[in-house]
Amino acid sequence: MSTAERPPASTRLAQDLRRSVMRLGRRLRQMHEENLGLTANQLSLLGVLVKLGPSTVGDLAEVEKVQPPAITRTVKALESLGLAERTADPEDGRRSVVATTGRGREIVLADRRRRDRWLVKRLAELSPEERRVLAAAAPVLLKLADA
Amino acid sequence: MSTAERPPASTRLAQDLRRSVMRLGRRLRQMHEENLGLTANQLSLLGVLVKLGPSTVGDLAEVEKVQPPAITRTVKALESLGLAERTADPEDGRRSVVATTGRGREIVLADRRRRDRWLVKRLAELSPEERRVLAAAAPVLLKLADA
DNA sequence: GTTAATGATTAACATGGTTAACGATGTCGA
DNA sequence: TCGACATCGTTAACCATGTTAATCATTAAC
Repeated sequence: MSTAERPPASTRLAQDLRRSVMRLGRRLRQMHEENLGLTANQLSLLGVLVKLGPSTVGDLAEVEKVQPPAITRTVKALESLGLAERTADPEDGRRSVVATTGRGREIVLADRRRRDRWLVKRLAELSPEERRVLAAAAPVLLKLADA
Repeated sequence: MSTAERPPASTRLAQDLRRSVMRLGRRLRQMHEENLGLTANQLSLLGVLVKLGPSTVGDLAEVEKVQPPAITRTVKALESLGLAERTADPEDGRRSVVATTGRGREIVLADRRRRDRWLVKRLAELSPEERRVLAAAAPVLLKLADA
């Protein structure tokens, strides 16, 4: 009967969910970092660029929850690899607009496909019922994340 | 009919799951990094120590998927904060055994409680059916991660 | 038109990862 | 038993990436 010894069901669910999401997330992230000549950071920023389209340094900093100098540096690296380009905003000369090149976009998509392939394989090893459970859970997880 | 335009269901599930798990995982991790005087790294290593009990540097390196010098450095930091202790292994003088102090353990538990509180609150905002879905999904996610 | 605010960059520093080299300890076969 | 080799951890040197503070260029405001 003591709440100290046996936590309430709501805490229990929270704990299980945290453990499982953190662990699978870590696994997917490792997959991410495994290859390509890029660092995780560069790949992540490139992914944001593909998703949002051309963006200012400030926008990117906000999305990546990082200070602007960190973006400046990573963009430079991407530029020197020929994966991104920087141009002055014609409407406001203070702003720098960053965009992916065609090769940058290709790399992001290839990486995503690679990770999906890994996950597809793991999913194929589950039972149909387990897959149904996951399909139902995915939107709920998104809702949680965006809450 | 074209697989290029409409991906097969298995890929679709993989994509949805990747997106949702990555996003919620990121959110939980941010929660993690938000406070306490510790860096995410230090907190993570301290967490491993609480989970595994006293461990050698090599063990920790393997668990954290990192090279030994990285562990040495973080352990030094934890030591100087009074959260971990290092002693020579009496059975093998080459090995260093690392253990948490009482305060180290307290910090890990407090951090975990904090993250659980956040998640419990978010979970309370869901419907009973959604919570059932998540409860069913948690073990499947673990299975995936450990595959 | 001068002054203030804003966006980005540069500079200087901290943290945490890597590999290479080394020192101390343990193991094993001649 | 003792010399060669293997193993564990640390140190050193380097790289990537975050931070804050200072600066430059541009825009906005009075």
